Amino acid sequence: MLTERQIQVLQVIIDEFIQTAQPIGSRAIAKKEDISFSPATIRNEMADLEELGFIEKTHTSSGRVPSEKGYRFYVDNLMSPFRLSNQDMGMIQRTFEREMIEFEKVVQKSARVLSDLTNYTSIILGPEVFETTLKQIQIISLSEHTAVAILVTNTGHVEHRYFNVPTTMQTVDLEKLVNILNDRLVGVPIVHLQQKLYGEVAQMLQRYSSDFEATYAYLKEALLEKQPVKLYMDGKTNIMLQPEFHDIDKIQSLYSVMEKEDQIAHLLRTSGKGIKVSIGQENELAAMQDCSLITATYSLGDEQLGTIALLGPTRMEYSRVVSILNVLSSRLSQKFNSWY
Amino acid sequence: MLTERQIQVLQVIIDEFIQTAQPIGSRAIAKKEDISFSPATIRNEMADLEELGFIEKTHTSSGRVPSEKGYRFYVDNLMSPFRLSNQDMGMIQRTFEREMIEFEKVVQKSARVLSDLTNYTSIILGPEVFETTLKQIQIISLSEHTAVAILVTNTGHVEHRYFNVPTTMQTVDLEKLVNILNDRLVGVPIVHLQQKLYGEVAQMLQRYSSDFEATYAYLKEALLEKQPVKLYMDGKTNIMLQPEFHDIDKIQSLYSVMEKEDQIAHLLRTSGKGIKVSIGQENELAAMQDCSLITATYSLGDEQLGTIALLGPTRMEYSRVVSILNVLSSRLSQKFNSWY
DNA sequence: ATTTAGCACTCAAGGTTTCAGAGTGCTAAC
DNA sequence: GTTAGCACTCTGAAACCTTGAGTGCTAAAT
Repeated sequence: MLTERQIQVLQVIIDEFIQTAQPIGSRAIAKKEDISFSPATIRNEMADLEELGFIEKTHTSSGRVPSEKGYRFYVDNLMSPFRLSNQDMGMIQRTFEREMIEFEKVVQKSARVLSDLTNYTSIILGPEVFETTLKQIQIISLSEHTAVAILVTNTGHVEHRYFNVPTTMQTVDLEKLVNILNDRLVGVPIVHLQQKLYGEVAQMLQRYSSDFEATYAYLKEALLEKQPVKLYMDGKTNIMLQPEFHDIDKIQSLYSVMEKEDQIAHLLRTSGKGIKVSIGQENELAAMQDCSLITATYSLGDEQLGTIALLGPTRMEYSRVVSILNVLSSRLSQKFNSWY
Repeated sequence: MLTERQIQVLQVIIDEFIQTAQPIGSRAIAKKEDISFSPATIRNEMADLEELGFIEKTHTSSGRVPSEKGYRFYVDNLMSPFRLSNQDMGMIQRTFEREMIEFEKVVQKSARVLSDLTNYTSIILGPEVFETTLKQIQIISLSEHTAVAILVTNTGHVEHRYFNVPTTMQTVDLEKLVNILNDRLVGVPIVHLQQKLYGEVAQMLQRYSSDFEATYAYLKEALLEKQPVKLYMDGKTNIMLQPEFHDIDKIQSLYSVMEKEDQIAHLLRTSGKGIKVSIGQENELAAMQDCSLITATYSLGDEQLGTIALLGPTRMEYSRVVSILNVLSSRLSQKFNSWY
């Protein structure tokens, strides 16, 4: 649908604009090596490209700037696989070669390297292992009427929840409760914990004292409390380096949306497998509609664990960013696969 | 050293400037209710105040603006105790009346209410209880060569650390190790943990197999790893609402410094007891020298637990902020005293 | 039938000028 | 000591040029 030459012109405009953030004129394009037409010819092509919606003018007599449709075409059809520099690969390499046995650290460092390499803002949705099962539950009484339950999963994840305990509940009874829970719940997939808590175990505990029941009620509530999603961001200030964000209002609204972690988490969680690019208006969140968001997923075997993403201006180094995300997501997958 | 009338004029200038962020002229001052002199007289007084360094002009024929010295004088001598509105008190009240048994939540909500009430950025340094003792230690083996140690303190704080284990180490031995550690370490103040780990216990364990020693070495390392300070911030975007920060560069440098949590934590930790106001250049961190930082401490009995702070422009509503911090720090202290 | 040179036209950005308004400092009168 | 009056200063906005980059169109060249 586009002629070879139109594509060539579009490519130059996009490549150049990504570098300079300045509108590109016909003369500038004509000077490019692999372009062998006069500015006038290029102007004709540009007029067509504009009519088709791939490029825009910032004002009547300005050079051209890629439109979102233009970027979309670029990402879908024109993007050449980017060969990362040795330096970039080295930085990623070094992130993973240090012995780390905590996923938090791995993810944090990944976020850091992502934002350092790209000068955009990196966002990582921490791993959610759906096959996770409960490995052990432990209850420690803190005061007369409070206690803390500690859960350890087979993936080594540790969580704790505070809950109330009737003052009449004895420490021995608490231990008994723990034993029962361990008996019944160890090995249960976390996703099934809820039904287990309400079914079998609840029934069984009714045989004991009312204190048992009350304690169990508190505990159940604490355990079911939705655990906050783990979102790791880095390079938040990088956005301000971009010339298109030299405007306080844009920054303000963008920062506000970044504080809404649950929205971001939802966005990343529903991003689907593999690399996905959302350009400008394609983004659901209004505050992000001047940005592009590129997401990639990492996984354990076949199961998708989490998402890594980069947020930057629509004028983004798409091909480089995609390469980086590709490399990093597979490195992350490797790491997790080596553990579980 | 300042005459009554000079003080009056200074007060009006500061009060007015805090509200409007605009330079104040002699005419505007003369119009104020409790001022009964002509603009000309006021101009004379202002010339004196300027010579003394309490106020400044933004240009030759502009109105006056308070200098940092002026704010300092205001904070030290002029500030009247601010009576918080019922609405404000209500918001604070509501923050604390909900039943909460996790200090994280309490602190998070406090940070939120602080920034909501003031439209500045709130920073809270989480409680560090120095009398904290170890209540229980638990080790759970995760794989052939890794395990996680879970520490619970008498204050109900839970931490966990991952560490390596020699593959030849048996699970039974691990349990033995846990028993020994619990025997020796329970009740030990966290601050003395380090010496205990190196002294007594280390010696004792030498009697056992080399696996024991190796495991212990890994564990020790993991336990001593400095736990990151807990810093809670809220209302980071509020800064952008202030007209004096309608400048990207300032915001950028301020945000960058806010990301350096250890520096901020150090700043707050060394802020000393009670309310402290640092105005502009008085701040150590260069990026904060357009800001004022007001800190207050909360405590458990006599012992200082942590710090709450507000960061805003030097043109800050000092008296209101001080009142809010006063109320909130005592409410926080109350809460913690009711627990421990 | 393309491609290109030429040319008139447009617009943004930056510099100058002008003007009004707010505010000052000084002087002289009260 | 206080105040009215006045000349002076400076900012900020508006109006106006000027320049340069870039366009679209037309007509000639290929």
